[in-house]
Amino acid sequence: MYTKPDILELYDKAIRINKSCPDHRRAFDYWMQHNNKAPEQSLSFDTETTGISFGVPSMLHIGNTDIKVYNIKVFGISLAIPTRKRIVLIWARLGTDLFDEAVKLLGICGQKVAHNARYDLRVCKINSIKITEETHCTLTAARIYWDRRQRFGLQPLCEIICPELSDWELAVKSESRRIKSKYTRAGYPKGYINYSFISDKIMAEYSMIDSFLCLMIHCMIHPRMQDTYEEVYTREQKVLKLALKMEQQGLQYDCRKSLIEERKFNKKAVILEKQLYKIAGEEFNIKSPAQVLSILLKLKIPVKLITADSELSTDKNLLEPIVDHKLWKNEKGLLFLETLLNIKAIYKQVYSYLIPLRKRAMYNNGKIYCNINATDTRTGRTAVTDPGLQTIPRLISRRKRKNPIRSCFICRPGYWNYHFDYAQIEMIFYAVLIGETRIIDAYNEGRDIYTEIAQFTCSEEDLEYIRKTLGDPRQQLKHLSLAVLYGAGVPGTAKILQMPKDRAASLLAGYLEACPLVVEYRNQCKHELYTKGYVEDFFGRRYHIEPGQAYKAPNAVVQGSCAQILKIALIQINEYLETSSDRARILIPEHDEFITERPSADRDTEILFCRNVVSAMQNIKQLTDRRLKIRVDVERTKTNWEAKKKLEIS
DNA sequence: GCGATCAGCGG
DNA sequence: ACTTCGCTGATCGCA
Repeated sequence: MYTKPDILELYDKAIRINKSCPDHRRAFDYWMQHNNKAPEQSLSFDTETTGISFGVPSMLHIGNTDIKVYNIKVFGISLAIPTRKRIVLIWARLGTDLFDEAVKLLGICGQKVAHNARYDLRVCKINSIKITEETHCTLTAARIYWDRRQRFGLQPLCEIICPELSDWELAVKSESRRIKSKYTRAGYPKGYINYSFISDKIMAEYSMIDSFLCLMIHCMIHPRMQDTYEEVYTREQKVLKLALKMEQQGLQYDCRKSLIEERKFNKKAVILEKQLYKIAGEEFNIKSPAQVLSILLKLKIPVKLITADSELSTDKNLLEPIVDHKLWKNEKGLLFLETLLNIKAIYKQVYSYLIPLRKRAMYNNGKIYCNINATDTRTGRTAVTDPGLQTIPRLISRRKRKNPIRSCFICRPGYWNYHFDYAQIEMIFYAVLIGETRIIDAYNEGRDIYTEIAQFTCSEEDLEYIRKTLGDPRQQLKHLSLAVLYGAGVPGTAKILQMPKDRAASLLAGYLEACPLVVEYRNQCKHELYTKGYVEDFFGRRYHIEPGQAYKAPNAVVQGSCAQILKIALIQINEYLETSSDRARILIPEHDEFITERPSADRDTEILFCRNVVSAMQNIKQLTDRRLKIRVDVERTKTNWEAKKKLEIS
């Protein structure tokens, strides 16, 4: 077991680096003034990596050979270790004794802190670096503490905490640019260069300050996390670990099927493109809004049809009604627009989803890995990136056909996938929040709440209008209800429902008159913002909002609360799975839904499994206390996500 | 490289 | 006087 004085001797070399750097001297000075707040047993670290995306082996073409590069490699670790008299900063590069010692240190003593711990922990796991004890995440803490900020990188946080250090990134950035251009000139491929090319002298300064700032943020926020936000923070800590676990599992993707679908789409696209060029009388770039606009003007479209907010636009929401209601009295023009919209829909499918997903899966034996950012949004929702799996289309727009992309996500051999979906969670939570019993009663009796809301807020005439002009009323009403309750005004309502402003105005007025509690809650939020500066939900999370933007408050509370509900559910499902003998796993969360997998088995154990997961999702104290039991829909499939079927478990 | 635009998702 | 919100990602066009 190392003790701190030993470590200082071991890192004698590292300390010398510190003393030669003016930035670090300033850091020391800063530290000396503030170190009384330091948690004695903590240590912050930062890993420097070669920047290859997680889970995606990349191909580098160098000379005549292709090299396949697997995963992220650590080439250096920096540490910031607080002692009673000073803070020790260390930079250790891969291959040195110092590096080995740093790795040992991470494996043995004290509490660890990292900025974006999920990333660093993932990197360490891939590189077989063991980290013992709890790892605190300053990104997570900062998200909770400064919830309305946009950016949480070290640089923006540094501006608040120690502005005197805020230019530490410049040297490494400019050096990186210099090296990049040098290698690019020499013909090396894009992505070949990374921070490991940068000299130790520059890298050390940069990386050590990173660790230092991370520790500073920790010292500043941690005490607050312990008293004000303890519940929220410990929840996030748990979710962080689960996100890490899910990231490493990956999802199964059917590359062959994907390729077949791509070819079908491409065939159609080629035909449509030819038609489009023929109508336009020339070839142009369909993907460029500017060029599309000039063609439309050439075809003499009435300018007012494509004007939004006094600017010309080729927005889909603008063009679609023109086609649907034949607003443009020009056969040729309508055919042009229709073809254009169809092509754009196909492009979206192919270039945004099918091709990128297949490429990823191909490099990984049919697996797709993604980043699950549990705390990266202002409201506490989880975001999935790289690839963004939460945005896979349900239907192909305009054609209203089932989407082939979802059918490319398949179950692992021998497993079934189960989708657990909270039914209408946000709206029913909102009803509980404001105490609207009519909606709660309808929900408890199993009725659809959006149609219910429509009935007591809209006049027959308005409903008829919506039905006639917009087709499927349910989806429209859902959209409208959410928009109105969260504060849409007359223009917003008119835009959503594509109706004249006077009709929107009367609709909106009727709506708010029928739901006085909505207005009441808005005012309550406003008052709270003016007196306290934030609104708080049932789960301990606070949302700081400018009083001038009070209209955002109800949305923040509802969206944030639902995110918290999902996180509580995630933790509870995981607790259940850990104690059960099922070899079941959670694959991915999707806003209001969990996708899980489980080995195929007889019906009895399957139903039991589903019931347990559902009750883990329903057993949320803050809701059961308010007599709300959220419905959970269960669907299952043994082939692909498109083919899932509803499963009755009650 | 970076912001704007336009597509998709969720409620 | 006025305002739904939150997110990702591909592409364009400008600097």
